[in-house]
Amino acid sequence: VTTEESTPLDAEEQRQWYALSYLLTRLPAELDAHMQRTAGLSHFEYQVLSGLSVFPERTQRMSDLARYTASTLSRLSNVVTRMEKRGWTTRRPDPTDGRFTLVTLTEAGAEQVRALTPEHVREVRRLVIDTLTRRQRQEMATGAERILRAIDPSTPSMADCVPRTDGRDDGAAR
Amino acid sequence: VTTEESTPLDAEEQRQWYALSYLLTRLPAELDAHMQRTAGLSHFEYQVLSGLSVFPERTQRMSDLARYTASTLSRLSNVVTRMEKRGWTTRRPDPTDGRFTLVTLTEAGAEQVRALTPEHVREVRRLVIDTLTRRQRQEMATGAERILRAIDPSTPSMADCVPRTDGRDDGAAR
DNA sequence: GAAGATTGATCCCTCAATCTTG
DNA sequence: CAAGATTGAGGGATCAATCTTC
Repeated sequence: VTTEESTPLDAEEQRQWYALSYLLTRLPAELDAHMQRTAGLSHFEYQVLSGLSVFPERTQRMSDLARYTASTLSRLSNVVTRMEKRGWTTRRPDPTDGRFTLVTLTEAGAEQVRALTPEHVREVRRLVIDTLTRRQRQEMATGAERILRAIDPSTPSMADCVPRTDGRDDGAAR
Repeated sequence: VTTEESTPLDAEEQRQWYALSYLLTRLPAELDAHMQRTAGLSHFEYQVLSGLSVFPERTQRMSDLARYTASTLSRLSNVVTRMEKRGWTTRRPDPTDGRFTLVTLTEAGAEQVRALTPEHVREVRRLVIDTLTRRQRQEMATGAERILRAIDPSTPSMADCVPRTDGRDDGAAR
């Protein structure tokens, strides 16, 4: 490591960063492979379907859904196009403002989510939830939020991010 | 969120999982975009170069390097081919066992790593290291190791994962 | 003109053969 | 025939235009 204006990581910091960095590669790969094997879907596709299913009317604007899934509009647009062909989503312009596009999860799409969710939750439990103590989960969630806020200061607290399915509180862009 | 044989996540677990899941998407995207902007390289390509630089003789077997970078042989082989064309790596069969392939970082490759590392470390500090307290980093690293071991029980402790560079320490951070 | 959304070109990753060595 | 490594085909992601609506 050469020096310039950034202090190199010491041995401890390096170990910590390495552990996290390794997780960043392995866990998504594992979730994706599992979803691929059990459902023939990418993990991201599942996230889109599952995300839509929790919103009122199972409907959301493309741009809000992109934020919610930590994705880009371009990537999302491609995925939604594919899912439309499978009959799981429909698209229409937002009647209140034609610049927005509303995506809706069809009944067939909702059925798909219902079929896939139990197995996915089981996997998340096995790898993450049941592997950590409650306190460890809290620590990791807090740390994650801090890092996310370093990436983007406008990141909302996760407390606001699990959308209410009652009433209509779609205010939950994440 | 239907039930079958897996218990659905409660609200708290869901928030915690959501925070981690969001991090899994955003942080790699950020590191990759940053490396792309500042160096025209993917974060993974940097990891490969940087990984090689810490091994004795700047040399490692393909299969070991694949494990070290949490990658697959196929993906690594493609990347190494690209980097060979840029003059940053060379390949040759392992003289002690012809089934293995040894990759070596050239001097030009090492120079590239030295040029890129300070800026990368600065970014890792900004997003992760300096954002968390020492205790938080420890908690996250421990949690990460636990999850990694749930994915693959043979995952070694991170204490073993920062290679000893006996003799020459150009100790890269990754 | 700005923001949402889509499309197309390019690049890279994944997966399934395939080849080689011991 | 096991395991390491490579290649080619197909699919998906990224980025830079482009189009539309307000």
